[in-house]
Amino acid sequence: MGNFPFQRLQSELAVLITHAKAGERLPSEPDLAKRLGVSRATLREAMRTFETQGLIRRRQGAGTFVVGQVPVIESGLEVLESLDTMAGRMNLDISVSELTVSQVFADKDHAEALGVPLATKLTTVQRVMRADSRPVAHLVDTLPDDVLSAQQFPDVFGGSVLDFLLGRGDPLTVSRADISAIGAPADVAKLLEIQRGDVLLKFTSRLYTTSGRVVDFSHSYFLPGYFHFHIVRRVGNI
Amino acid sequence: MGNFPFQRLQSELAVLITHAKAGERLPSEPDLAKRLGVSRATLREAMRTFETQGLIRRRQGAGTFVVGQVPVIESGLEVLESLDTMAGRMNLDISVSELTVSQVFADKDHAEALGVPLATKLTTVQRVMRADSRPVAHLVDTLPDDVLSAQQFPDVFGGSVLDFLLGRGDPLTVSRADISAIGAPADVAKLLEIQRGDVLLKFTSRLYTTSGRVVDFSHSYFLPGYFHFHIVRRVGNI
DNA sequence: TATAATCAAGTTGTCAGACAAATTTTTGTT
DNA sequence: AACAAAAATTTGTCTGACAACTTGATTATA
Repeated sequence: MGNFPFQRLQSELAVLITHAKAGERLPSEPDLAKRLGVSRATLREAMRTFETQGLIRRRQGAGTFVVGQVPVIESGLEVLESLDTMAGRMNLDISVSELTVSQVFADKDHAEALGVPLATKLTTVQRVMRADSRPVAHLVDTLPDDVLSAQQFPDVFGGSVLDFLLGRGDPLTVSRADISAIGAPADVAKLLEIQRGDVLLKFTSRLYTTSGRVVDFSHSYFLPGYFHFHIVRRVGNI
Repeated sequence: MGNFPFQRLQSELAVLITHAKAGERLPSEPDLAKRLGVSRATLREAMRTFETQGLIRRRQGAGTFVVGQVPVIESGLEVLESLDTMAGRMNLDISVSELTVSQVFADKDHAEALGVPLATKLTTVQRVMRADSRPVAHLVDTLPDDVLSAQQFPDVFGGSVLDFLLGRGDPLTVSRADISAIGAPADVAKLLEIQRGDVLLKFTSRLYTTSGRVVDFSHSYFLPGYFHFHIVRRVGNI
């Protein structure tokens, strides 16, 4: 699955770049291409992806330089991954509780978000994620019934709708997340064992397929302090 | 400033992609290259940037397809821009008040964040951003004195430290922002004319130069509802 | 007729080599 | 030592080619 030369190239370059000091110059393109066994054109395409991510900077006539100290490559919000995966990297022991799968019918908000008619049959998956038995997040996913029906819900559920859809081979591409902060509503507060009005970080996300269809509309509530969400922002004019 | 053919190409492609329906196929690479007046190699480099951003998907032998409905290209957090610029796009009339520039000495947090010794001379720039005369954000930037000193502080200040540094030609590259939610501390609450403990969205950012130096460590507090921060997250395995 | 195999055209992936443009280093001259 | 010119280096772009893959039409076969 995937383009062998390009992907290998990309990870080899990633190693090279992350192991370089800030401001260090990379070998010239002809050198690198020969050393990595690809043509300069292919190398340049891979380089362009790192430039897009703001990790390197190229100057005609001078060379290619590593932009400093973005310590962990792509461990931020740029890449969509499940809390499971995230927690794994943070050495957190995470578990799922209060799992509820139910069938509902689309209200105005959900119909609009999912691009379906009002009162369309939907499936909601609610659960509380716990770290060391303390609630740290409440996740509510809503999917069209033909994407995931309450009946066909998997017997073993790791807690991640994303992982389930990916494992099934769904052609997912991107998720668009709106980031906000809110005071905990009563129901969420109860689930997270906090006071109503306590501060929560909230993501409202739409998950898209290749064809542009929204297959998952979700509200995620996070207790501040347990997760560190960060993002690398590129300065506009480079 | 920049690479003429490539940048022009990129914005022309952006128009093409954002105006295409979800799942639509783009013209073939030879066609596009001829139409846009560049070689296929250059075109492919530009395409790769959009692929990196998850906006298009390419399938060997089949074609290049637009991934659906990421309505506004790059208006999210991926690109660092000032609130001014942001507000401009949202047709918000924004103004600055309570502007305070002061000289301080680095405490432990700031020394660590900026990578300078303890008690180094620093400059802090605080201000409140208002939309329609209502406070909507409180920004606190801290910079080493040699980057920006209180003395040389510009007479006319638009409210954006970023815009100032960029206008001066500083080689900025990326900013790393940590995203969290907090209850308003007393001092921030007073400035934003809200109650202590009211919910705020907070960004803690480090702004890097080409050489990897941190030139700005900032805390930004946003009143929920006035700004819509969003981010496009790419599914990991594509 | 229905189904399977084959073929042809089109498209992306990669390559080699070349030259232009910008920068850096070296060399020559005063 | 200081400055100017030339050479070498490096990224930016172009051209043309072929390989690998997908898709749809065509042909052969049961």
